[in-house]
Amino acid sequence: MAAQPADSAVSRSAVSPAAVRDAALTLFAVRGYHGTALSEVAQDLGIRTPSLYNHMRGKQDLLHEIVAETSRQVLADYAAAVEGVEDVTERLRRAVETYALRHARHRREALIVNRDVGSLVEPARKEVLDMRRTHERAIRGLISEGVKLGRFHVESPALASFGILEMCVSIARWFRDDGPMNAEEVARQYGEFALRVAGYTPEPNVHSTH
Amino acid sequence: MAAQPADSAVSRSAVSPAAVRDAALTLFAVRGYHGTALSEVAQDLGIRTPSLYNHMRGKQDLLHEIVAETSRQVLADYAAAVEGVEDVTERLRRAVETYALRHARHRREALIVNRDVGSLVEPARKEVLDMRRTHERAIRGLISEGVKLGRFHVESPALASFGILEMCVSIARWFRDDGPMNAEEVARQYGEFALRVAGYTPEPNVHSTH
DNA sequence: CCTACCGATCGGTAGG
DNA sequence: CCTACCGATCGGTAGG
Repeated sequence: MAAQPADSAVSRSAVSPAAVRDAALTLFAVRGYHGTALSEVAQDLGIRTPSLYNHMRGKQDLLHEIVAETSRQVLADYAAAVEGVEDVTERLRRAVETYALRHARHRREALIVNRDVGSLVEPARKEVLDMRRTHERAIRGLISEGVKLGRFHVESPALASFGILEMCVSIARWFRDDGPMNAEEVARQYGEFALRVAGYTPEPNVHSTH
Repeated sequence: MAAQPADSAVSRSAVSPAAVRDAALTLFAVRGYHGTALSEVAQDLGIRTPSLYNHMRGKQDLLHEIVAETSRQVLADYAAAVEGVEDVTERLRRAVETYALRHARHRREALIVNRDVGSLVEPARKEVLDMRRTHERAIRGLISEGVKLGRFHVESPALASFGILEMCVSIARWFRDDGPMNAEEVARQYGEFALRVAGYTPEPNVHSTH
């Protein structure tokens, strides 16, 4: 008789802001922001649409939180990756590895950021694009620095940084946790790809390797 | 007095199926398929929404035409690019150059294919994904062949082909016709990036270059 | 090419 | 957490 959640999609009714965000994350990643109805988010949580508003401010706000938080983390990842590392080659390698790793570990967020950032209303859109631009310029700066030092060889550091970053983004499109390669291994190889694109050539063999 | 088009968005009322597709192309590329209303397409053409149906079968069909036609052209481009070319390095370079070139010259189509292919209903979706998979496997095959011949050096041809192709796709995100680099120049450099990712090492210098 | 109109669904609010 | 309900808008059709 009691109107309990019965046999809902999530079974237990411990709906929280985090649970709403997680359900939205999955649906936005698959169908896109405009392709997802809040009624679908509610259904996945086993509640009615209006009840969502106890846990969020609105659909747009949900997107904003996902995209802004992810973008902040990308910048934090970068800072942590290059901190205390002097060599420009290693700085680039680590920066790319951490970026690649994030796209394997947080696929849904990555897909949403790249697909739906344009659906954010101002000023949120501009804020996020600024963070992304800051990150791209950091990578580009590493490449430029390496070129000046004679460690890298590219005609256009901008072209190389665009290419490297988008290569990493694509990981979110195909990576599977149960696939043949784990996230760390993928990240390592993409770090290597980045050095190749940057035209890294190992130092001439002054001391033979064996 | 006559109810002529007046001062509509396109001025002249020569609306045709191609004009509708072109207007949709622009809007889908900017706002996404689900983010675009047919009323916006009509407005850009200076007509009312129902009049669109004289030139198209429906919104979904519009997306299908755009995505399927583009995917067919990608395969045709590839075939033409490698035809008659024997050397595997040159085959990869040309295949990537033509793919990159398409993403600079047909930015709207590329953005829509990559963002909205998931919004196609079956069986259209599967057909398009099959074409894309065929293309990816062709690129992967070139890399594998080069590895066998000792011309390329990668741990995973699949990882390399994913990275190379997505790098090219990203061109559609930033390329501008009035930018500092023209499409051919961008394509040439991405062709070079592809060889680098594939671990291409030029033949040892048997005949010195000068 | 239009006006008039359809049922469906959208995000969101009122008020418990 | 719910039911009841809102105005707006969606893609699409009827019938000129």
